[in-house]
Amino acid sequence: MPQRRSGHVTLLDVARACGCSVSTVSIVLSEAPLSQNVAEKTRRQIRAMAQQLGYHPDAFARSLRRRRSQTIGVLAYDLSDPYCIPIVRGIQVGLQPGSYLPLLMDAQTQRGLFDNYLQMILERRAEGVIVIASWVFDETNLLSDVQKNNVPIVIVSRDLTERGVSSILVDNETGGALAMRHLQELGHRKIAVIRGPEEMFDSEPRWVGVQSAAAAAGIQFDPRLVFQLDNLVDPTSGFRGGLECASRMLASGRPFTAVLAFDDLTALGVIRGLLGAGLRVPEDCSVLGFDDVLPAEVATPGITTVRQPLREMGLLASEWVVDAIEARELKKEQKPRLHRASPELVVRMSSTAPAGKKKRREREHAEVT
Amino acid sequence: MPQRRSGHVTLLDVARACGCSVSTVSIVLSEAPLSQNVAEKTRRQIRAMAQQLGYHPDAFARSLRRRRSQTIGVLAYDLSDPYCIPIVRGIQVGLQPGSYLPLLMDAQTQRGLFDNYLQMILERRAEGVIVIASWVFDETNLLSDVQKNNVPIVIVSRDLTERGVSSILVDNETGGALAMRHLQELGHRKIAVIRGPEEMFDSEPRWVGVQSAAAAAGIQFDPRLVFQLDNLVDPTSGFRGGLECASRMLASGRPFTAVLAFDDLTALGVIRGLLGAGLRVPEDCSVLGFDDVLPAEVATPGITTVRQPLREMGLLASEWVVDAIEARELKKEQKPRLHRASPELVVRMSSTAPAGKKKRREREHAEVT
DNA sequence: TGTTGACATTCAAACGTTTGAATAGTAGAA
DNA sequence: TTCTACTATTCAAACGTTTGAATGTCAACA
Repeated sequence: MPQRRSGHVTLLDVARACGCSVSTVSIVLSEAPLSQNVAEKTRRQIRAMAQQLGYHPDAFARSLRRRRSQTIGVLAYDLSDPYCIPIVRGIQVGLQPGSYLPLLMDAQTQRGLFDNYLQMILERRAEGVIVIASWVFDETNLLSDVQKNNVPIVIVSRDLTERGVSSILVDNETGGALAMRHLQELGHRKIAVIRGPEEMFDSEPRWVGVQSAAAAAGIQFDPRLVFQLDNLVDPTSGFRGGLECASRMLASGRPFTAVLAFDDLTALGVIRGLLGAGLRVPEDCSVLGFDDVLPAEVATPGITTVRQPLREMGLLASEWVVDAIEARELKKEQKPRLHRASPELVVRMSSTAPAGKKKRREREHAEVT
Repeated sequence: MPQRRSGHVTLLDVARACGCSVSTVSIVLSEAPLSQNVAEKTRRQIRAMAQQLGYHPDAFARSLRRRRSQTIGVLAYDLSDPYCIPIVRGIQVGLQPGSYLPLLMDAQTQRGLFDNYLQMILERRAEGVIVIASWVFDETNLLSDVQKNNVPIVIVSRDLTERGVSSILVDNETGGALAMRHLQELGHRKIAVIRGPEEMFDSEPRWVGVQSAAAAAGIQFDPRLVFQLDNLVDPTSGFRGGLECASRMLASGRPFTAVLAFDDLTALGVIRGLLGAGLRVPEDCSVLGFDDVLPAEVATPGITTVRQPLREMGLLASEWVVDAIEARELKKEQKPRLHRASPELVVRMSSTAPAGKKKRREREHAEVT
């Protein structure tokens, strides 16, 4: 039994047990080029002994010496938002072959945590950083600290190219237009809209897309049927916001046959609100979401939504960040890249053609009940 | 501008810029006890210079020297399962004050990945490990490698105390009984059941609880209305399984007024199936879930479910693992602990009293339509 | 016998930090 | 003066690896 100073088995332990030097053991176990010179017998012995003792190389010592951490920091604004999960999954899948380890951190929608974790990512010498952004994330901090340390960044869900950061996000404008056009093609003309919170970067372009598609179809929005969500504090606040907007819509007394919600959780809230008032979805009112997250898929009716290719976006982010690391190694200057992922309309059960005036009267009746 | 060998600013850089030794800088910046002896002026100068140069201590060097990684490995079987998220959140919250960093890994329901990540956790010298278990996780490997290295483990969602591992899980038997009793109190007597997959550890005790509560109420299950899910490959397979079971239920032609599903995703699948056949939930058929995950909360009707206090379980796991680390430090022997968390019935909208025979005829009519 | 080369192994320095021990410098007390 | 005590700072070793250079061994060739 080797004498262990720390709790872990080290190269020295293995070396002593084999009667050879630390160097030899290191060379064999890390399969360095020199290991071809080591006698087959020795190699086998060393490997067997390492296995037997339960040796695991110390990543700290190794990284310190090699000056490579083999780590990519992944900083998500809130892991409890189902939106983040497919992105994270894509990143993991993309990082696997390159043998980079994702260092996954969850800022829990708290700006303070976000900054702390960013520090930690730097301290752990991540070779690159991927940020899944939302309003929580403060660009000034990011730029000053991470870029000062010459660590490549890719940001997902926000365009920060003008600040020199490679960015991947869905084409919100096209997405908004896609949703609007779907409703228009179904024959809806009286449409309520729930815009995203002011501080979310997606809100504005999505609204622009909706408006331009509406204009192209000659549809005008009733300003009393255009709502805006409050700032989000957690993933369920979108749901609560949608629920509240639904009741305000109904209370307004204005006619509408469809609701264009900011995202899927909002749409689910709207549906709860409408159903609670006795309306049927989609027969009395169509409801559209955005993103295509898990709850939208498994709810019934399934939410018709504009899908973001989240997994693919994460995959791309991981590829970009690895590229950037390699480029830095070769001292190549790289300029920030931008990818606008194409959204895709996913038609499920929450949208259908409007029922016409006859139905609307029924709805007004139901409201009273 | 200091000469940097690696891309990062080191203590040496700061020391040179301040005209003092590396030791002094280290002492000041890490706020070691000795720093009280350092002149206020020097301290200020060093701190300012560190800030200006963007110095971040190298976690590798520090951990190597201090022989503490300040890291807890957290290995989740699948982060895309909404079940994992609150647990992870609880762990994070619990770890924060102790300044441990969770090293979060996602096994993506792949046993190979699970083992790889476990190796990595050991290589990164995590001081403790929390495993969020499912069938993916293979105990033999876990025990041999992690325990050999004397790293404390806590496992969530499975009882492994008899193997010497502290375990935290919900009291499945009570939970199952809770669900059953709720249906019984509502007046249901013809109940379909969907049991969990064979390889899931929760399935059996949950079923035992259901059966004993049913027996106590004098309710017998129609064997043709007892189903079993196939093995899960991803979080949506529960949904698909529920959907399929629903159609088999209806096809069986046997009467039932309620469905006891294995978990929430299964329940959502059942609802989709029933609604698709023209039944109404809960008017024609009540549906119960288990776990209380996000999609169950935001779907309409909201799923009546047996809530697992996931966040609290994660919190407790983090406390236990930190305890165990401290105990190990003091050479105190610790025996494995067990906590059975109390489940809680959450009544939402998917359950109500059965409609009686009149309604059942309607249902049979709807089936034909 | 000496030189060459291939093979098998080891030396020793380095990565960036921490920290017990050592070194100066200063001031008050004996 | 000398001793003690304190303040302010530095030395140097260590953490566990990796790796370029060095060492030693052996056989074969000139």
